[in-house]
Amino acid sequence: MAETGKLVQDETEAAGISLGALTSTAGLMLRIAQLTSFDNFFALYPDGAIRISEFTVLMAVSENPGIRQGVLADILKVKWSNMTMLVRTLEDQGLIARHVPRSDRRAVVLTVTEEGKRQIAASRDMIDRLDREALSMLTDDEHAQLIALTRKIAGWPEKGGL
Amino acid sequence: MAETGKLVQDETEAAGISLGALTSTAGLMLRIAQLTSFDNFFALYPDGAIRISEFTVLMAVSENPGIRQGVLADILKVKWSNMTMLVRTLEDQGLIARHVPRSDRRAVVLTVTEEGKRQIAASRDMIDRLDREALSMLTDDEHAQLIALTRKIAGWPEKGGL
DNA sequence: TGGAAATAGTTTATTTTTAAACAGTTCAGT
DNA sequence: ACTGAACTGTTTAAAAATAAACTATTTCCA
Repeated sequence: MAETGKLVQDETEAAGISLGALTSTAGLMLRIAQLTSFDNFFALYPDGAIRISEFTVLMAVSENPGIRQGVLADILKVKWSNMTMLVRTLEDQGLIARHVPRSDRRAVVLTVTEEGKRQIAASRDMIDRLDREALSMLTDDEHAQLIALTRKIAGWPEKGGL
Repeated sequence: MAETGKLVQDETEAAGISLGALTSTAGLMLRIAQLTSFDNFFALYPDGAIRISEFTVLMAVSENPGIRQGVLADILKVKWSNMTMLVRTLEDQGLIARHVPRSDRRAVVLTVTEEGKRQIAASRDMIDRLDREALSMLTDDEHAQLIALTRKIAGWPEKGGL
C-alpha cells in the first residue's frame, strides 16, 4: 500500500515537528489550507453526485445567463482549454446550452437548461453543507472572516458585480 | 493566441458579473485565492532561482533535522511519490543529505548540507518579500488574520510543534 | 477595401500530478 | 522462530492540467 490516508484532521503522528517561519508564508499556508479543505470535502462527498467543478460552472452560469465561456474561465481561474471540456460535458448532460451570438460568431454564450436548474436545486443545499463541514474547525466568525479575506484576494468587492 | 494573461489583480474586463452564493463557498474561494496568490507570486519570481517547492522542503528540513521524508510529505500535503522526486533533486544539487537509520532501514531521514544552509540564507528574505507582495491587497492585519486562519485549518497550534 | 493584428474558442502535444503496483523491512501474534 | 499484516519508500502506469499550435472570426487603420 502507498499513502496512509487518514482523512479529516490528521494529528500527524510525529509530534514535536515545527514548521517555524514557514507558517508565516501565506502562499504555502493558503495552499495547505486549500488542500486540507478539499480533502475533507471529498471525504464527505457522495459518489455519483455531480462533479464540484461542474456544479460551480452551473451555478455561475445560472447567476449570469448569457456569459461567454472565456470570461467565466478567467473568473473561476480555469484554463480556457479546460473550460471547453467542462462545458461540453455539461452540454452532453443537458444541463447547459451553448449559443453562438449573431453579433460575434467567435463567441459562445451559456445558459442553464431546465434540467440544469433542477440539478442545482437538487444538490445546492448538500454542497453548501459539506463545504461548511469541511471547515468545521473554524467558528462561524472565523469562517466569515475567511470568506471576506479570500474575496478581497480574488479582487471581488463585498457586494454587487465584479 | 490563447489565454489573455494579465497578471496581478485583473479587473476582469466584463463588469456586472456576480458569482452570487458561490462567493460564500469557502472551498471555491480558498482555491481562487490560492491561485491568485501563486499567479502574483510567480509573476514576481526571478528566473533561475531555487524552485519554491524545493525551498519549502529545504526550510522544513532545516527546522526539523532528521525528519523522515514521508512525515514531511504528509505535513506539506505532497504525495510520497512527488516527495521522492523532490528530495532526489535536492540531493543531486547537494542541498540536502539522505540517510537510512540503523534503527529502521525502511526509513530515509533528511538533513540540510552546508551548501543547503547557504542557499536558504541567500534566498530566504527575497522569498518572504515576494510572498507578502503577492498579497499586497491585504493590510498587515488582514495578512496576519489569514495566517492565523490557515494555520487553524491546517490543524497547527499557534506555537510549538504540531 | 484589404490585410495585419487581435480575439474567442478548440485541438493537439507536453508536462505534471495522481494513483497503483512493487520491493524491502518491521511488527504482531502465535 | 514463522507467517501474515502493516509500514516506508520507490517505480510504473494512468489521468489530469498546462502550454502551444491552430481555425475562425472580428477589429483596426492605412
